[in-house]
Amino acid sequence: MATAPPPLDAVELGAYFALIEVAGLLRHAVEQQLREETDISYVQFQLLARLGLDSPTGSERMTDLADGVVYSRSGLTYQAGLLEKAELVTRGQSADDERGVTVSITDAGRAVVSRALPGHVEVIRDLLLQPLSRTQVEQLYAVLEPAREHMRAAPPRSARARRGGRSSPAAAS
Amino acid sequence: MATAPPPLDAVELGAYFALIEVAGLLRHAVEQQLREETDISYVQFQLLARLGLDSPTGSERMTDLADGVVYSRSGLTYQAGLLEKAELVTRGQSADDERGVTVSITDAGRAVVSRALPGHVEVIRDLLLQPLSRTQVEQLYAVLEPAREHMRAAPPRSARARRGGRSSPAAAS
DNA sequence: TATTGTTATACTCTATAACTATA
DNA sequence: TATAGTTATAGAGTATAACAATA
Repeated sequence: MATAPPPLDAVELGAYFALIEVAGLLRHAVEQQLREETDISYVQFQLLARLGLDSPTGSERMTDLADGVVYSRSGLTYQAGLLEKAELVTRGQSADDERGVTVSITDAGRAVVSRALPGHVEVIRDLLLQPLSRTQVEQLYAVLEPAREHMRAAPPRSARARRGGRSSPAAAS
Repeated sequence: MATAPPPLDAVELGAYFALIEVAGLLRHAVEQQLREETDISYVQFQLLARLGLDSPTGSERMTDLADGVVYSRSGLTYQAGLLEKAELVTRGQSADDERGVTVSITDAGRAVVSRALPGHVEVIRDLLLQPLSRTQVEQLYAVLEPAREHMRAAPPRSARARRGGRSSPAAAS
């Protein structure tokens, strides 16, 4: 072990703890809303929203679907299986890559998203956005965006058997 | 249902999604670090950190301990039970309130926190703080702090049998 | 009667590793 | 050999509701 890393100062620590707590409370509130108004979990909503709102075609490859939502491949398979059983998505072979699986949102899936969205938005507004000025919302986005990019790029230190992570075979105990 | 709420604009939506994703990735990374270097989970670390770092006495009442960390009382009882079994905390009757339970961190508990902290800090620095300027870290804190205060105050819309919440017994199917 | 905390139960989710099939 | 995805298994965590004891 090298020299002890310098501790975080009050602002750094405060930003970190506030981030974790705010995101946790927000997510918890949205989960509750989803439980009351729909039959899907937060993760499932995220996956459906990616397919239904982000993707122009309503379809995405399994691997591409996982980013930032599910942290293991088996977890994604599990969630996709639940969504398929509920007939909110379909799974089919990818066109170009025989190994690939393409997930597509169904009309029923879109309907669920549409039904959940108003309440979802309301929670976010009430809980997160309401006490913030427009400038603060913009700052929040401007600060978190580079952090997100950085985190997506950087493998979590211990590059496990994750996706493309096999950069430097050094390190690791 | 009233009129549909106006959808969120790109910045609001971006701030929300970035918040959830950044916090999720960060938490996931820290959980992994804790799993590799210690025997406690993230929630347990948070509880120990509150007792060992925040509280001047190293003790706190069960109810006060839960804020922003655990979202149900039974969840806290469960976690406190695990920590007690591992001899990282002790539980005893509160002095003033016979119903209360006071949780105190032990020397072993403090040792675990000390052991986990360097790696924990390193993850936060590498993953969250590194790509941000000092100003951005300050902005992040300045924006999230009022959001946290607001969320702590506001019951999650559907005031369940939570703490003081039993306002309107209407609604509910 | 309200609040503090615990217990029991059932369920969801996750991680790990082994496995198949294609590139 | 590496990658895409699935499966099986096992474990951790959570919510719910019923309960006991004190305020």
